Amino acid sequence: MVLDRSGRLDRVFHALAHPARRAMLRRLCDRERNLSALAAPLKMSFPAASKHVKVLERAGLVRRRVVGREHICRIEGRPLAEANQWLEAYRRNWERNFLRLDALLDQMKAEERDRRSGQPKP
Amino acid sequence: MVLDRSGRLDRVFHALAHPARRAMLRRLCDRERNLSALAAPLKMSFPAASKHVKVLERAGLVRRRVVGREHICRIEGRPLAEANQWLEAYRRNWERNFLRLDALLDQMKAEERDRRSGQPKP
DNA sequence: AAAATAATAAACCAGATGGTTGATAATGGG
DNA sequence: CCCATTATCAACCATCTGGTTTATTATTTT
Repeated sequence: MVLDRSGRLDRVFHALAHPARRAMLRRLCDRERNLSALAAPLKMSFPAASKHVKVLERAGLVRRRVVGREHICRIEGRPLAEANQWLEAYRRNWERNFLRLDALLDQMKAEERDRRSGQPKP
Repeated sequence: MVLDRSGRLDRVFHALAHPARRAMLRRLCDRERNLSALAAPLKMSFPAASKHVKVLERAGLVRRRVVGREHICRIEGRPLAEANQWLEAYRRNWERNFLRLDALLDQMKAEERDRRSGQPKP
């Protein structure tokens, strides 16, 4: 099986794929906020914003605690760090390999150049 | 407006949110591959795999060139690096702020402990 | 010329996503 | 006690997603 089983990563990337949810995360970076505060700047209904928060929760990116009638949300670091590591790993991997490929191509071009100048053919 | 307009980021994260597409990216890290090679290890029909490649292309994560009847795909670094940077920035931001919050909480707890041992109350 | 290979296109489908409205429940402040 | 605030739930809707199957096109291979 080549598919990785981590539904966690699925949910994290899916959660990050919507601008409203990224906006929420961004505004959770500096402090905790309740749902109203998170929903206010978004031009959508409150229930819609509430659903977005649920998506962030299911991804583990946000934790909520209920204080009286307010639901206070806090950003959760671990999954974001995991996604970050995944990206980092693949970026490094691909960079390393394609740098090697580029070096190989340069080498091949140089060889062909040499070969042509030695005995040119149609 | 709090929403960021970058549909690019939307598409990148959405592309990363499916295990089949991540598997494809992973196998593109070491070398270019044509669609058949990409589709082979996935337990789905060829057209389905082809659609996944299109999603990766629309996100700019993969570039394709046609050679004869083969469509050869190559991983594209820039968008992956952009997504990486986005994550990095927010991770650092939130870490910085919540480290400060934790320090504040420790301070508050210490203060309360001192206050209680000074004059305990019900 | 015929057959096999690599890929797209089109039609279709079930289920998820992203949004709305309207009703309901719990809490806090006068 | 009343009322505004905070939030959920349920129903509904349009569109997107992820998959299928069948048919078609273009290129190699034999």
